[in-house]
Amino acid sequence: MGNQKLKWTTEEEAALMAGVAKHGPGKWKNILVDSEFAHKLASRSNVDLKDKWRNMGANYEQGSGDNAMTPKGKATAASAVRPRTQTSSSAFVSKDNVNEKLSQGPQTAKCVPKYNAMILEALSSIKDRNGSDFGAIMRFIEKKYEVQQSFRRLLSSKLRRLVLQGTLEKVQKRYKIRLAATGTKTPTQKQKVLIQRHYKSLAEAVKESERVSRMAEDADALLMHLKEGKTTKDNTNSKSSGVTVVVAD
DNA sequence: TTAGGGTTAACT
DNA sequence: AGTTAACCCTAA
Repeated sequence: MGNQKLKWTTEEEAALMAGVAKHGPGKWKNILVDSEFAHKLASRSNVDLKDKWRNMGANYEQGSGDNAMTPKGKATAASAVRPRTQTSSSAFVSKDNVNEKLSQGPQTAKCVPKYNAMILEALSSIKDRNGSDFGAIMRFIEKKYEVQQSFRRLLSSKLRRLVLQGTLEKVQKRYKIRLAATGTKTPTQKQKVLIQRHYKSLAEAVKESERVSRMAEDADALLMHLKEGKTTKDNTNSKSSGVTVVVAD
């Protein structure tokens, strides 16, 4: 009777990510005690943090559309992601080596970080004064790891959610996440609003529950178009539900 | 305290 | 029905 599922808020997610960025993964108790996060994670236990972090790292599963039969049941992120020849272009220098911990030393298939860790790694590595953006983060990860198409989709999907919710920006104010590249034209801030608006209109237009998953597809396609005139061929199916968006304000 | 396996509530 | 996400259990 008293066991209700307490869903994580974006503030909590942001606090957790920030905590991991600062103390490193596995230091749940430290994060919980850190006065910087204590308040926001007041209703969570160290075990909760561990579980949440694990969930946010979502292993790649489902083998739809892929040629090789996917050993369902025990496929891990390592199945879809493989470390690239370490060219460690880390221009990133931190006092502690928390960043190192995120990308676990010797790159054995087993040590490939999950997407949440990859994103944090990208955030701390990209030292663009203009801030990092969706594409930059994706590029960073794809450059460092050999990402399979299937995982790429999951990754972009998860990243997009974090960006749209503004979670990443809450992690650290120094992380200025933008949805599009520094195009001389494309108004980045407006795009964000636009896409959020896009989500909203779709949510209201259709009132079923399966269209939610479709919204991601649409927003994805939309994002690609706004990002650059030409789409980065991501093939696959993007069943556009015929939504027209005008870039204006 | 943490990591990892296991369970169950809640989605789609 | 299949998949997530929040929670629980326990060895080390």
